[in-house]
Parts: sequence; structure tokens; C-alpha cells
Amino acid sequence: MATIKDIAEKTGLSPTTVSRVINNHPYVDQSKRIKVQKAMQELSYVPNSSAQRLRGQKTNTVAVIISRIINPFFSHLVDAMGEAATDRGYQLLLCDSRLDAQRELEHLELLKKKQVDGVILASLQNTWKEIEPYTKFGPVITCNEYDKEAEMPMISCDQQYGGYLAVRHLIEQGHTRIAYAGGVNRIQLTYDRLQGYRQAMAEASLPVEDAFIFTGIYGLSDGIQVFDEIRGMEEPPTAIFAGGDEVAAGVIKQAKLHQWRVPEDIAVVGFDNQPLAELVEPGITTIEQPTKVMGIRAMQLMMDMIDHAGPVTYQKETLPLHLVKRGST
Amino acid sequence: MATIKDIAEKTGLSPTTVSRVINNHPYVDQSKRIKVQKAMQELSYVPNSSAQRLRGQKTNTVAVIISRIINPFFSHLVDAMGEAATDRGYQLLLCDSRLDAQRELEHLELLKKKQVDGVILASLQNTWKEIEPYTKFGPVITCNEYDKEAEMPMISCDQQYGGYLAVRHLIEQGHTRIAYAGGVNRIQLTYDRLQGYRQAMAEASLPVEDAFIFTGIYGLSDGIQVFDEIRGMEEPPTAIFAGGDEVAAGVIKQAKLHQWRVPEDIAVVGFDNQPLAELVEPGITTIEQPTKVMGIRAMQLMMDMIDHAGPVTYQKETLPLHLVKRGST
DNA sequence: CTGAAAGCGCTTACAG
DNA sequence: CTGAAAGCGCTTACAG
Repeated sequence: MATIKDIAEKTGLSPTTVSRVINNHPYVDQSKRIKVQKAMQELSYVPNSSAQRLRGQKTNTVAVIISRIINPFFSHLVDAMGEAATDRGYQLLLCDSRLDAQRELEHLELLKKKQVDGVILASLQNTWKEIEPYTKFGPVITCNEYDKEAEMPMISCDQQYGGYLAVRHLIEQGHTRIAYAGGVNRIQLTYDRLQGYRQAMAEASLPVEDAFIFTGIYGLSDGIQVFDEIRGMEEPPTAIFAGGDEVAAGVIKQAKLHQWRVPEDIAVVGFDNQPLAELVEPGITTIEQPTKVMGIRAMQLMMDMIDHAGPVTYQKETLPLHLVKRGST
Repeated sequence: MATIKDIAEKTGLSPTTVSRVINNHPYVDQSKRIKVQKAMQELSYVPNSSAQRLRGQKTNTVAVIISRIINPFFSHLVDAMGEAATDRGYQLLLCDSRLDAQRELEHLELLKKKQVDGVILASLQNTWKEIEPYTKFGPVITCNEYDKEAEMPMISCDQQYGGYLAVRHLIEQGHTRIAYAGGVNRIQLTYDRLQGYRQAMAEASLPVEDAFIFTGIYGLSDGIQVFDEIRGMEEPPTAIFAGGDEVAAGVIKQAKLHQWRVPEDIAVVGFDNQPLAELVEPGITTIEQPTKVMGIRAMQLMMDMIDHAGPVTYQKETLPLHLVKRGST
């Protein structure tokens, strides 16, 4: 493995000069520059990145923490972030927490280790109290998730409004008995969606029945289970707002299995507008999040923070959300 | 940011001793060990990873090259690899080529830069000729994709057999006019699936019509387009083997739109057994790949190669593939 | 335009 | 059991 010293020896120049041509400095004699470039070619020399990082105190890498990459929402978000990073010569280090708070903290250690220049939290398993100590080691921002108490930049969508939009739509379709099936309320984002549900119900003077509120619901199988519970009710809801398209797909799948018609017997609204939303039958009415824009904005903000390195004014940015109507309502 | 020197000063010991306790060396006086640990706590010290990497000539990171993370096949593969890596203290650096050969080569440069200890190619846009020079800078293996000429370890599935299984199944269902819609033949994996198709057809003495062979087909919209072409044919096929579940889903979606019944008017077989295969209606008969096992095996093999660092005997490993029967056939 | 020297933060023989 | 010294491969003032 060739080093800068090898190039220096081969060309009879100093490592300093070689370094200058590597980094495209001006004030290097043209003929020497060419000589160095030729030698680098011949020895297929590439600068050692650990040495550059150690010396430069910069990694050009940002860590992105998500809960799990197999969730299409995250894979699309990461895809957009990665593109934005590459455009400016940054790398993205993918870290999944698998919903484990401890693991999330371990990933934040990357900042202390100087293995990354900054961290984007797209999933949030800890509270601001746990996160805060890390912020003094480098920029930390949130994307998608947020925390009311946190004092860091956050790029997100108005989840309460999303929940409100979904439920208002169901109410407009004439429903009064509406169920909710979402994640865990400890997470702000989930909690807010439920608040949006309550807001729409209150606005229409409709009562909220405890039995219609399902929490800790995430995937397809959860959706199936929720439907089974609904099916067993004396007076079941006629509509359900699910906190994810996969949950919605599970409800629909199971409903059809039991000969319930969608949307006639049960109407369903999902969340995210994932590809599967238009593949299942009927298509899922859903709340679309501007995933791509959100990812790009978050990565750009992060890179700006790193590049300017000044104390960035703490800011929140909220992106619009809208309803996509399909056959399930 | 505390360094090893800070800890040494604070405790009145040498950096050497501090390093010893960081690395859990034996032969450190117990009381001193505790003193150092306390100081590390207080200064919230974490070793600088660039320094460790530079000094140790090891990164504990492996690069995984895929074409695009939003492809569920890859997100599941990466998920499995990531878990296997974490289990042994390795990190996974995700690199997407977006099907661009040049970008793939740039990712291979990570090996020269010593930013990773090895590379797993789960997507392959270059030929062995281009890849080969990189192999002298560290272990490079293939997972999922393969190349007949390449002399590197490869963990993969027998794609020809997969294609054969799919088409034989259609033939057993009584079909004789069978179309194929897959990727680009420049890729060995794709080419082999088509060979499997030909093999099954030949075995049943069925002719292969050129008009029934569609290549360069990848996503949902490609599937829609393929169906539209089929619909316009004088004598259309009665079945189609698609090189991916998304393509299959596109065909089915468009078929239903035009009132063709699936499988009565057109039977469809997909590939990968992705979640969506059981969500669409009818469910997609598909070829299941042991994605998880493949990912874990590849990562383990890579870590073995890195850890033993000896010249690994060049090996190929082929994993089983099987048919999952659903409503689309 | 060019080079010698110092140093980024660590670890590992080596000597005690 | 412990420490001084060298060195991993680079870049950046500094002096010329």
C-alpha cells in the first residue's frame, strides 16, 4: 500500500509538495505537479482516510439513526439523504436502533469518537434529557421525529395536523364511530397523531370511545389483530385511522377475509403513502409525507451546520402534509 | 474533547497505562485501573476512532454495495448483514451504486483509502476485469450477484434453477405460451434466470417466441408497460414469469384494470417473495430467496476473512431457492 | 514555489 | 506492573 512517502521518494520531492498536489493547492510547479500525479497513478496511490481524518479533525460523514431500514418509510428517507450527502461530498453512516434506546445512545457515541461530524435522528427512542449531553460534541438534529422539549433543530411534519386531516376526512364521509390504531404514545410523533384524531372528533362533537383506541400498533400483523378485535365488538367502528399503511393493509386484508367490504363495512385511512398503498385492493387512502424533501432538507441543514461550524440558530422547520384519497374510504 | 493525554495528566499516569486500561490489558495495577476508569468517566472520554484506525490499520467496517436501498430485497439483505456485523463488533457502511458502474468503482476505492476492511458486492455493475485490481487491497466478495469468470468468494442462489422452477410450474399448470420479463442480460444473475426459462421450455419441447422476451424490466411501471404490450398482441401469452414481485404486481394491476382475470386470462409468477406478494390480490406466486441467510452468511464470511487475514480459499456457496404458490397461478 | 518540523491521538515493542 | 519513544499517514504553519 503506497503512502505519501513512497510518492515523495519516487519523485524526489518532499511529502509536503505531494500533499499539495493531492489537495490541489495552487503554487506548485506545473511540471512537478504532473510528475506527482503520474507517480500516484503508477503506484495506484489513494490517501489514507484515517490519517486525513485524524489530521483534519473532520470525517465528512454524518450518522443517520433510524429504527429499522426494512421500513419503507426509512429506506426512502435514507435514500434521499444519501443523495443529498453525495452531492456535497459527504458520506452517510446508517445506524439502526431497532427501537432500542440503548442502541440509539451507542450510535450517538460516534460523535464523541469523532467517527462522524454530526448525527441526524430520524427515530427517537430517548428523551431530550438523554440526548442533550451529546450535543456538545457536534451537531445533532432531528428529522421526522421531534420532541417538544428538545432544543435542537428539527425538520418534521405536523403530525397532529396529519391525524386531523385523516379523521376529518372520515367524518366528512359520514362516519361517527371511528377507531384509531397507532404506535406507542411515549413517542411524541405518535402522540400528536392521536391528538389530531381527538381534535377532529371534538370539532364534530363526536365522542371518543376508549375501546376504539389501539396503541403499540406497527406492522401488518398488528393490523390483522386490530381487525380481529374490532370484529368481536358489539358495536364496532365503521372506520379506522391507522398510523401506517402497513397497518391499514393488515386491516383490509383481514376484513376481506371475513367478508367485510371496504369501505362500505369499514373504511380505512393509512399513513405515509407507501408504494403498497396503491397496490392493495382497494387502494389505501392515506396521508402523504414529503419524505424526499424532508430527507434532503435535513441533510442539507446538517452539512451547513458542519461546514459553517458556527453556533447554528436553533430552528424548527415544519413541512406540509396532505391527504391522498383512494378506494379504502 | 478529552484525549488520552488528558486522562494521563489527570491521573498522573502515562498514556501507555491509560491505553492499557482502555484496551483491557492484563497486568495493570487494580487501583490504577480504577483511577483511570474514573477519570475517563468524568471527562466523558472516548477514544478517537480515526487515531485507533490509523494506528491499528483496521477499521472494523465493511462496505456493502447495493444498487438502491429502496428496493425491499436490498433493505432486507442489508438488515440481516447489519445484524450479523453488530454481533461481532463490526460496522456496515452502506454504498449504493444506483446501477452506475462508475459509482460502484468509486465505492471500491474505500478499500484503497483504508476506510473499510472489506467489501461485499451485493450488486455488480462491473465485470471481473474491473473488479479484480481492487482485490489486492483487501477482501472482496459477492453476495447475491455473481460472475462466472470472477475468482472471489461468492454467496448466491442458483438463479437459473429459480427461473426453471418458475417456468416449470407454469407449464405444469398447463401453459404453453409463456412470456419472460426480467432485467438486463449483461448481468449474470438476470441472464441465468432467462436460461432457466429456456431450460424449462426446452424440457417441455415448447418454442420460445422472441416477442415474449422482455428485458430491462425492473419496477412496477415496467410491469404495467409489459402488460400493455401483451394486451396488444395478436396471440398473447397466457402466463408470464416476471423477474421481480414489483414487476409482477404491475402486470397484475394493469391486467385487472383491463378486466383480464388473474390467473385465468394471464397467470403471473414473481421473484423474491417480498411482503407485497401476499398483499396484492390475488397473492403472487413467487420464487423465494433466502435473503436473510444469504446476508448473514456473506457478512460472516467477510468477517472471517478479515479476522484471519490469511489468503482465503476461493469458494462459491449456493443457497437453495423455492417456489411459493399463491393465487396468481 | 518548496521543504523540515511538528503534531493530530493512539498503541506497541522495548527496556526496566 | 509501568513508562519513554517511535511511528501509523497525513497536513499545516513557518521559514526560506
